[in-house]
Amino acid sequence: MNWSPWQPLGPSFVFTPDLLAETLDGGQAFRWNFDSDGDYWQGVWSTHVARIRHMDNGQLQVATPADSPETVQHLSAYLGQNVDWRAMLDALPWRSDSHLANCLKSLPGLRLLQQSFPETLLAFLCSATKQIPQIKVMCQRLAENLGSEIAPGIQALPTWQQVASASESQLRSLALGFRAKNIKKTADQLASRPELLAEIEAAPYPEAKAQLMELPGVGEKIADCALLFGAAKFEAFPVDTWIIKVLEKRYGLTGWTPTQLSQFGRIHFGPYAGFAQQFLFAWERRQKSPTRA
DNA sequence: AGGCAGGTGGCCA
DNA sequence: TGGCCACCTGCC
Repeated sequence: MNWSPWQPLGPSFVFTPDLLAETLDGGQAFRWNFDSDGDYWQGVWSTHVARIRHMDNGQLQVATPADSPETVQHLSAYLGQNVDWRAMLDALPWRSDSHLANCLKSLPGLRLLQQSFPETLLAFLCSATKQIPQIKVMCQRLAENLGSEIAPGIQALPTWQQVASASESQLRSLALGFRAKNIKKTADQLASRPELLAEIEAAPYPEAKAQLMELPGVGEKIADCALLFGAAKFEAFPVDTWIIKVLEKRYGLTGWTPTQLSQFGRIHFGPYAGFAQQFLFAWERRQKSPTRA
């Protein structure tokens, strides 16, 4: 494929290599890969593909397929250019929560990607009891086998309609394992109600979450991930094993159920609880594996 | 070599 | 409600 020349993405995007890795490949999205020869990230989201690298001054450069210059604008939106992260940070309770303050300080500039709701739901339906590298394999195989080609040799994640066209055994052959059954059932439901996801996305958080959880395989955690990462509902507070560890160890909440922890998160961290969650999650995860590409 | 991983749903008291 | 367990698959 022909790629455009590298061009600056603008002064509002300042990243260290570490921060860029955490943002693109830290568990929000699963379709970004680092090319160590070219020293850039290449990723696919919605129907777009791009490459990102950082300059010495911390600003980013982007390359797009030569025939898709509009990708730059889509990328800016995807990276949250239109979100007031500074105001959200300031509204978090770091003044009275020293652990949160440490987490914020350890990864300044961390953002939430602004992803498509349907594909975020699909990716997180793959995530149950899987680690990031394996979730990426599942997404890649879904795209290769069921998704539309958006550039030579590059496929988007399948739409739910496309997922519904596959059989459960086909989905199992894509390494989805026991998740295939629920993904197939959810795909069938969504295919029969094409407007449902848009309605959920437009609903307030509590209603949206309740409706999502009626889909097979969608419990509290996956619903919160889809709403936080795919629908910009920043009060969603996904509680996974990492967050359980943090809240036990640093907040003394031993013996709490995930539902209780999720409620605690929204009360303690406020309307942008999910933003705080991302810092806590990154911090805890990095305690275990401090070095990343 | 076996347990365990960014969960969920079903079954039992 | 609350606890326990099966469930695919791959990696330590």
